[in-house]
Amino acid sequence: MAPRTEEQFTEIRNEKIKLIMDTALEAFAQNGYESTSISTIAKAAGISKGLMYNYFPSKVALLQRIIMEGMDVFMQFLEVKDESRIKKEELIQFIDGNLQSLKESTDYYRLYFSLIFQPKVFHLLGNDFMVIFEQLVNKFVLYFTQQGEKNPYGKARFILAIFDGVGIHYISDTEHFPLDEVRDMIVEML
Amino acid sequence: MAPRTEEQFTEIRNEKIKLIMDTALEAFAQNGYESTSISTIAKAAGISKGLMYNYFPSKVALLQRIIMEGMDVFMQFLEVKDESRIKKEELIQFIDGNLQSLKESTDYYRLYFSLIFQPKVFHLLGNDFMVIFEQLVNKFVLYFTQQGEKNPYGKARFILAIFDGVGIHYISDTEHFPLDEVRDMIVEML
Amino acid sequence: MAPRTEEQFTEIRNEKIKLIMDTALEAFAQNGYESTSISTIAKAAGISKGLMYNYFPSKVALLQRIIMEGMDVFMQFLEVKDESRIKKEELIQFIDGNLQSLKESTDYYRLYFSLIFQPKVFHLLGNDFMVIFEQLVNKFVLYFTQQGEKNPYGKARFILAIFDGVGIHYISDTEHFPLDEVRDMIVEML
Amino acid sequence: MAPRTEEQFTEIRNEKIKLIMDTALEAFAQNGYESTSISTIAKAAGISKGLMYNYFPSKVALLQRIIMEGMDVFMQFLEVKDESRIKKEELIQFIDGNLQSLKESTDYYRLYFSLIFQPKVFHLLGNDFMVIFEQLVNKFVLYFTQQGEKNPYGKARFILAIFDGVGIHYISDTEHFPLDEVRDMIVEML
DNA sequence: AATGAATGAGTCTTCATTCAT
DNA sequence: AATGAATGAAGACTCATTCAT
Repeated sequence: MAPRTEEQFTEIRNEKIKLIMDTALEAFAQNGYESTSISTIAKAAGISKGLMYNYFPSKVALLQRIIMEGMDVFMQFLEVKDESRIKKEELIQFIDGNLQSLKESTDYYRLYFSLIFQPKVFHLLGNDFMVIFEQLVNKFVLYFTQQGEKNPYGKARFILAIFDGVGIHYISDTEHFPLDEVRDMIVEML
Repeated sequence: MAPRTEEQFTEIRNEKIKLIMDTALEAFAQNGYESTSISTIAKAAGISKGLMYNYFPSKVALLQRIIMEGMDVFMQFLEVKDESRIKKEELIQFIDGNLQSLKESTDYYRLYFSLIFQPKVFHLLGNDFMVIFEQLVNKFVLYFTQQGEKNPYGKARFILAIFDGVGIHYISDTEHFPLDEVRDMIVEML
Repeated sequence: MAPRTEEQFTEIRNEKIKLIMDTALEAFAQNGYESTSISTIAKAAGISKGLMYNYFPSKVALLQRIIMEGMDVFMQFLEVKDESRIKKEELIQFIDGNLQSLKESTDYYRLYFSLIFQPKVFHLLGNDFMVIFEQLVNKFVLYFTQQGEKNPYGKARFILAIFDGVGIHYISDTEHFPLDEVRDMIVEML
Repeated sequence: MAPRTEEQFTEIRNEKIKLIMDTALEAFAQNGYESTSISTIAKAAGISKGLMYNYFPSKVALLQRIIMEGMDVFMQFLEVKDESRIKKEELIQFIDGNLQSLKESTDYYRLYFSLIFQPKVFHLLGNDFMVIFEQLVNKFVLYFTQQGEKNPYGKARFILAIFDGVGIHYISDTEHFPLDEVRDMIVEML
């Protein structure tokens, strides 16, 4: 057989990396980061422990990578055409995009929420959250200012808090939580 | 010399139990339950590891006790005069009571939220949560029904989700989160 | 009430000591020496841990005392009228006495046997065993020499080995082991 | 470099397992199961504590494996050609085989005897002992029935008790116990 | 790229013993 | 004579990480 090309190797690497990350995400979400061992992940992914360390320098690095890539997806819904002017439709799109990914990536959100309350672990993830979060706040402040809201900052923070609240309730009780109806209630508040 | 009286022993016990629980709550809240070792707690409390086990049969039993005693406090705000008829003032009192204890017992809420997403740990806490939560939902459903809301269940779940959202945002960013203004916005929604 | 006399105090002490020893013997026999904690014994005896140390300087001292007092009882059956001449009846009495105490003090024998194979623990008990055992051997050697047995020492050791074998089988399977029939078989061998 | 082949791994594993089991057997026999720590075994075997758990899931599992593999050896001497007819030579072979392995595997027998009297530990070993023991009893009962003995069951139990008695006496005093002469005395009883 | 044997620090937990009262 | 709170060393076990192959 002809030797594999550089691209093929890269592809294999990327596939393995994705496999490991997906497996780890599920395990972390189900049992918690601390309670999930590298062994467990390796076994579930069908690879050896050693290979894990070939792709990720440490357990926490694996976690970081997972969280960060999830953030990137999240970021997509945040983009607006005109930075100085935000339209209601864009916010609605943002909301719907998020709720959609909430439905599709429950594990990710569960992991995310389970980490957010552990300052020590959370800190390891860097301050990317802060930056993103601030951008978000700013956008909503801008929007509510445009709308003539008397307390745009307060309302912005309120809406974002509502978002997370809805997220954790949906995750904790996926079966019963009336996500679609709640979505409409949020939209009404804009 | 005569041995200590039963009361003396009881007093010693109660003091130590309180000391341990307070210390543990803080540590659990700061670093997470899994990441906090018994050693750490003992050191912080200024006692030996062994003494912990004199008062709590296990690490998880300590956690349970902490959570459950916190729940008892929480339950107070849930009481209403007439179970079949809920007044707006009562709900507002409930909200204010909760926000107040949120301000005062930040550590407790942080711990509470950090556990909710760790199914394995959470399960150990029994289903008391479920029961309390259902009672809460029912109360809000009843209230919104009285108010003639068209979707009382949806609104009830929404409000409760908002509660938790506000809680986690306040905890995560105590300094900046405009809790009092947000409180008014919640009350407006009733 | 008049103050207790010296004798009364001594009596109380002796009763407590007996209580502790009986309780400990049962526990040691049932669960093994290592697996039985001082706490367990104290609780079972209805006294405090501290009091235990009032009567016995250590756990192993308690064990030693139990074993030694049991040995004293055992020694009784060993006495013969004329040290230079041993009668068959005396040996039979010895055998019957032992089998009788085997039936009555199963716990003691169980403990005894459980210790005999742990050189480290066994050593703590001193060499009293050795002394007693040698006396026993000598007596049987003498007897079999009188009987004109061609290998008195071998036979003596054999008989004593048989004793222990019967003991452990009886203890291990009290229900089914035909102790009385076996007793006759031993006597026949004399 | 290429990873080791599966055979290489298997070989390493088997060697280590044997090393651990041999070391553990000696330690258990000398100091008793409870009194022997995993640390001690690891140190004696020249490996780390962690490695033990790579091969044995628990301390008790290690014990079980040691006992069970010893049982397999023991079982060999139990086989007879014709299950319905047992010849004296076969019994003698059984006896000699056992006495031989008693001489060679003193540690194993010491461990075995030390466990028999610790109900809690013994229970963990399952009831394989019971099954084997019953088979043994049955064989001797059959033999003595063939011989026209008036009380075959009693005699069978007696002989087996003698076996254990001889075993423990030989183990407890290997130097002086006249095993070969005693062997002849047992054979005479058949 | 891949394996899993090996390590050792760290975890929860137990328990004999001490000691103030 | 009596209590049980307090200690600390030790035990079984886990697991992230390293490394020879």
